[in-house]
This record gives sequence, structure tokens and C-alpha cells, in this order.
Amino acid sequence: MMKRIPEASINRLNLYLRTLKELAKNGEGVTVSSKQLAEELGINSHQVRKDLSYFGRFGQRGIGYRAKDLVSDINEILGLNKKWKICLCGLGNLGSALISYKGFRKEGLNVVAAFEKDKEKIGRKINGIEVFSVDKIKTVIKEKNIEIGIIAVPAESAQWVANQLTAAGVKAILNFAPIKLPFSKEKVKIRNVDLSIELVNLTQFLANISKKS
Amino acid sequence: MMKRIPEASINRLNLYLRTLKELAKNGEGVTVSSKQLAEELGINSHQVRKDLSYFGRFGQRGIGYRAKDLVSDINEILGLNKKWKICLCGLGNLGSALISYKGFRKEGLNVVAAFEKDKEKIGRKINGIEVFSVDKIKTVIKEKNIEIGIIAVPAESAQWVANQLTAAGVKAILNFAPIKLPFSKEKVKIRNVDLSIELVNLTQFLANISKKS
DNA sequence: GAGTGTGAAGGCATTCACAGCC
DNA sequence: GGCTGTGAATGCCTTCACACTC
Repeated sequence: MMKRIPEASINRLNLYLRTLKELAKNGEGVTVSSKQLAEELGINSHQVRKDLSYFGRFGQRGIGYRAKDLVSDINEILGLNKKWKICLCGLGNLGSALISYKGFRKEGLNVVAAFEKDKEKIGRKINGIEVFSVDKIKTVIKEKNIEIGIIAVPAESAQWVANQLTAAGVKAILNFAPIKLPFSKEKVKIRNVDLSIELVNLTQFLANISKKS
Repeated sequence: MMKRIPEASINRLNLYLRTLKELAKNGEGVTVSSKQLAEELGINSHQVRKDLSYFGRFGQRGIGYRAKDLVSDINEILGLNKKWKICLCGLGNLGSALISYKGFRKEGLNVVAAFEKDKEKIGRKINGIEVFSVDKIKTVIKEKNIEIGIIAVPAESAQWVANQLTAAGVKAILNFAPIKLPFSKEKVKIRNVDLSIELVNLTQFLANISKKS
């Protein structure tokens, strides 16, 4: 029977990857211990080892993990050794931010097409990425075999865009519009990101501590 | 003894709030049931009731919740009835997106100052918000009594900016730079947001299902 | 009958403790 | 001695079931 892997563990792998690269850049040693990684991220070492153990044995007892191997193993696990074809819908401020977001680039996640409503932007290239009309979503996606769609349009148009992406056959959708897209009956995996949640989390925290005192 | 409230519950309150406003806009009735809210968000009704019950009794048995009252109660819980003073550091694409993000506006979260390194932008007003030099972080924050700082600068400068914010006395920091800021010894609450995590989560999912077949 | 509120059960994630290996 | 890998223990969150109220 297949063991269930916590989603939180998968999310942390991404952080481990980033930290490993950071350490490598600073000329750190060939091996890295769970303790080192944990300290860097402010979590405990048991967590690191447990997370990695879900996927196999990567380390050497008494020594630690070979940094280089670990990087490629995590890349493999996260599906980052493959070049995914991603499109971005909406080139407002948020879309523009995402198209050039270094965090994506670092992971090798490259956007291969963008879609916009604004005629001014259509046909131009932004950051080397061709901009198409939103009416062309279906044809371009099929033509280019795009697998993942990112939604960065206003909330009002998000559902329409999601429908277009789904109809075009993308396998996954990442939604940044402040509206929760329902899980569709199609085989599309949808994830909603809410930029305001974390900020509200802080206001709640602050409101709460000031109430106590 | 105070009961512990799951952080996940607090995060969901924000979604309830948004849904309630959405329903109100569409002219929905005076009362709303946990089932209605749940369906709208694709979760189950027990969850909704449990979340709300942590904070008190808001509903009427047999009837549901008075939508208007629930909105103001949740606003109260999340600390959104107060106008927080927020500053934004970094006016690149991401910063520009955040400064005009409708999701924030909707919650009544308004940015009262922005900080930039680029001399071109300093002194100007963007979206009605005054832009200062990053060297002025300390003085402006103290002058305006700013309580929350948002970091949207490149990873390399994030720690420096965080130190400035901390020294200036903000109570909380929201970090969007792709680097994990350590929890400081000061009384500042720090939260890290990682825009790439959700995307990597999708690639992992896709890589995983294609491996199985 | 309809729908909330909540203790209890169940499921999932984190932490612990230690066996095993270099 | 140092450090990984992992069952077991703990703790947290979600789901369930039902008492209670309108």
C-alpha cells in the first residue's frame, strides 16, 4: 500500500531546494546535514529528515546528505527536471509581477505565452514572451501544448478564463484572482492563491494581542 | 483555559467574509446558512459552523446566520474594523501589483506609504500613495505610526529592509521576497509568503500522476 | 422541519526517541 | 561520535453525530 505524503512536506521540499542552492552559492561544503538545513529555515531537524524519508533514502548516516545529489533528487520529486509549458492570463500589475518573478525563474518555471484583453499589449513581447488576445486562449494552448495556466485577471473574469483554459485542455490551473474557483468536474487540478489571507492573518493577530492587554 | 483556535479557521473566515459580500451584492436573502456558505466555497458545512463556534454563537437555530451581523462580527474578529496603517517596501512589479490589489482594498487594508530605491519614483505619488526613499523608512514609519510593513523587494535586500522595519517599530511584517526571514527576537510578527510554492505544488502533482500511469 | 453549536471520533502532521550505519 | 531513517507518541484539525433551539 502506498504511503500518504503530507502536502506540507511537499511544500517544504521547495524551501529545502532554495536553501541548498543558497548554501551552494555561498561555497558551503559537499555535504549538508538535516540540522544545517533546519536551522537555516527555522524549523527542526526531525522534520527535514521525515520529509525526505517519505521519498526514499537520500542521506548517509554519520555524514549527512550530498548537497548536489539532494538538489537533483528534490528536483525530480517536484517535477522540476521537466520543462513545463505555462501560460499566464492577465498582464495587469500582478501578471507583470508574476511573469518576471525571480522565484519562478529559479525553479526553472518558464512562461511560454501570455494572454491579455488590452489591445495595446496584444502582439507585443513582454520579457521575451509573446502576448496574445484572450480570444486566442484555446488555439494557442493547443498549438503550443501548454499544460499549466496561471490566472491573474480581475475576479469578474476569472471564471470565464478558467473555463477557456479547461476547454483548451490544460492539466492544472493556478488562480491568483481573489475568488475561489470551484473544483471542476474535468480532470483539471485547480489551486487558489489568496494574497490577502496572510495580511489579514496579521491584522487578526495584532487585534487579538491588543485585546488581551 | 483559553481554547486554541486553528490558524486554518482564521484563514477561512476571510473567505466567508468575501463570500458573504458576494452574496449580498447578488441580492441574496437576509439570512445565510452554513450549508450555503460551504457550497459556495466547496467545503462542508460542519467546518463553517465549527469555525464560527470558536468565536461565539452567531447564528439562530432553525434559521441560519443574519448575513449583515455575520459580516460585522467576522470583521471584528479579523481586526478589520480598525484601519491599519500599512507601508509597502519595493515598487517593482510585485509591489505595484500589491499597492493596487483589489483583494486588499476590499478588506479595507490601505497602504499609507511606499518606499523605493529608484530615485525616479521617489517623491512621486503612485495610486495616491506617497513614495519615499528607503533611507527614510525609520523616520516615516515613526512619524506616521505605521504598524505593518510589506516587503516586496528583491531577495538580496529583504533582510536589510526587515531590519529597518523592525528598528522602526512595526508590529508585523509580511514578506513576499523569495527568502525565508527568520523570526526575530524582537516582538515583531513575521509571515513569509512564497508565490512559487503553489506552482511547484502543481508541477509535483502533474509529475506524480504521469509517473503512475 | 430546518439549521446551529459542540463534544467526541477520526485522520493527518509534527515531534520524539532510538535503532542502525558510517 | 555523528547523523540518518523510521515506528511510535503526541498534538492539531476536520468530520461526525446529535442535542438543542427556533
